[in-house]
Amino acid sequence: MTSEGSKVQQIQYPVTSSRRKVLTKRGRPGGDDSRARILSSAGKLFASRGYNGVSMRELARAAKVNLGAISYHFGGKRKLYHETTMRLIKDIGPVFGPIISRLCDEIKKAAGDREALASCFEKFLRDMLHAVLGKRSMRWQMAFLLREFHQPSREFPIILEERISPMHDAVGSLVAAALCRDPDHQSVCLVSQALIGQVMSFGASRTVVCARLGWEDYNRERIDMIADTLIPATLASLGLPSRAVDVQGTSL
Amino acid sequence: MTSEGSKVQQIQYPVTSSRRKVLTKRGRPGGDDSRARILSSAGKLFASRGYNGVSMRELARAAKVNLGAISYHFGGKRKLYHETTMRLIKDIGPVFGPIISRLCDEIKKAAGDREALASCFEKFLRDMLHAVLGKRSMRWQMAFLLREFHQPSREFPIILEERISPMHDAVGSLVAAALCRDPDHQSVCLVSQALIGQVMSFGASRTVVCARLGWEDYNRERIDMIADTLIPATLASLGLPSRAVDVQGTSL
DNA sequence: CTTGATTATTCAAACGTTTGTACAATTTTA
DNA sequence: TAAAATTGTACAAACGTTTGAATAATCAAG
Repeated sequence: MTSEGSKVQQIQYPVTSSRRKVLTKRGRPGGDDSRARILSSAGKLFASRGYNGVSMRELARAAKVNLGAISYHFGGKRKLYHETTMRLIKDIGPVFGPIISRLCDEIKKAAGDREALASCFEKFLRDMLHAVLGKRSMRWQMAFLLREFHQPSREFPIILEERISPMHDAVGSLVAAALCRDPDHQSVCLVSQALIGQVMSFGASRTVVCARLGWEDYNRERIDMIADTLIPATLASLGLPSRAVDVQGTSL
Repeated sequence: MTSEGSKVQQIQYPVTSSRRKVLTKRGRPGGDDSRARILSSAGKLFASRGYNGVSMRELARAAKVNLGAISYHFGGKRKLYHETTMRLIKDIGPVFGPIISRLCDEIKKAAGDREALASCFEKFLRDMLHAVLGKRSMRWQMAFLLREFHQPSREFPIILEERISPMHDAVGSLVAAALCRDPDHQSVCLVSQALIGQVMSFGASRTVVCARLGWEDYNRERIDMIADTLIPATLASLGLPSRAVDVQGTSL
């Protein structure tokens, strides 16, 4: 209730979005370290249990900081969530960025050559699967993303614009090239969604997939197995030529 | 606790799982009606905001019952969630059941005829898309399912066994027939997951898809459009013959 | 057809706990 | 000493749950 009691003194919380002056390093140890620990714990906890499923005390315990430290560094739970989202966007940039730009580059170079198109799509799909399913550091990020997909918060539009749309656009231009259609055509958008959704679904349904295959979790070989299964299928669905993969004969 | 004070009188809460005697209708107005209203509101609210995101007061307000009535009828929030899950399983049975059994029937009848196989898969996929994306009555059920996928609760195993596995098995037998492989082969399971994931992803990413296509929401024609786009692609990915169907639907 | 006891349901008011936030006091470093 | 960071405590609000009284439908007895 804004608490304007007798005491006029007002604690000035650091503006969360402003970059702190890195030159002056004073105060108790921890400092940026505490801040980073909080951010890291918040990511994992929010990802796995959602905003309402995590309390600040739990958060403080996980990050091994005092309860008050969270509000000190971030200005409240909601703002911590915002900062977590921002860090997520920064974190997945270096992962998705190169994959996307390589895809775009190779599409240009392919210039209609369907063999080349198939080859660059194959690389793209395999990279994506490893990035989304494999990297342990990406584990909570993917869970966070999936949660935002299905229950968009205030910061969803930012994620959409910064990370989802570029991915969709890149896949869209590939699909358009493969199907020889206008990139803005609805069917191109729908097929792109289907392709991306396929990959994401292996992340979202990790529990189900592992349960049905008797796996404990994904690992490098298993993700390659998923890729080897998915690549011929998706190439066929785009009408692109499929190199005979040694695992199984493709269709027929 | 357990409150055995001076008063011996003990309120006998109805055992939630026991079927109530429908013949006797006693008490103040409401009765079964209140119970149903609570269950219905709980489904929608839990689906959209999750267990922790919904308070009992909010639930009571939505269902237009007194706060205490929820604990009276269900014995607590957690048990209400359990009952909601059970109702969900009952509710989606009549939707998925026929689709699954028709698919299994037609696979048997097809007996290796790839044209017939393609035809029954086409029907299956279109039915699924309409069921998952279209039916307004299924809206919260799908959201609930997706949430359980991505953040499994105590009742997830029940959902898995009762509703997910049968669906996977059915799709698996179709994929096995299309690819001429053993139904238990890993690749069959993976392709099945990809197919189901594709459909589910259009539910999970409803926000994204609609945002990118400028749609307000899905409707009958748009779902048919999705089906018309997905069917040729997935038929090709399974190596099944695709009747040349451009934009025109195959709706009867 | 009236009774009076019985039962099922509703309701308002608490219960004790946990929540997010606020803040003064304290400790640490420049 | 001054700034930065940490700590412990306090608090109002909201949480899930419990309770006892009030109410309405039902049934057995007269």
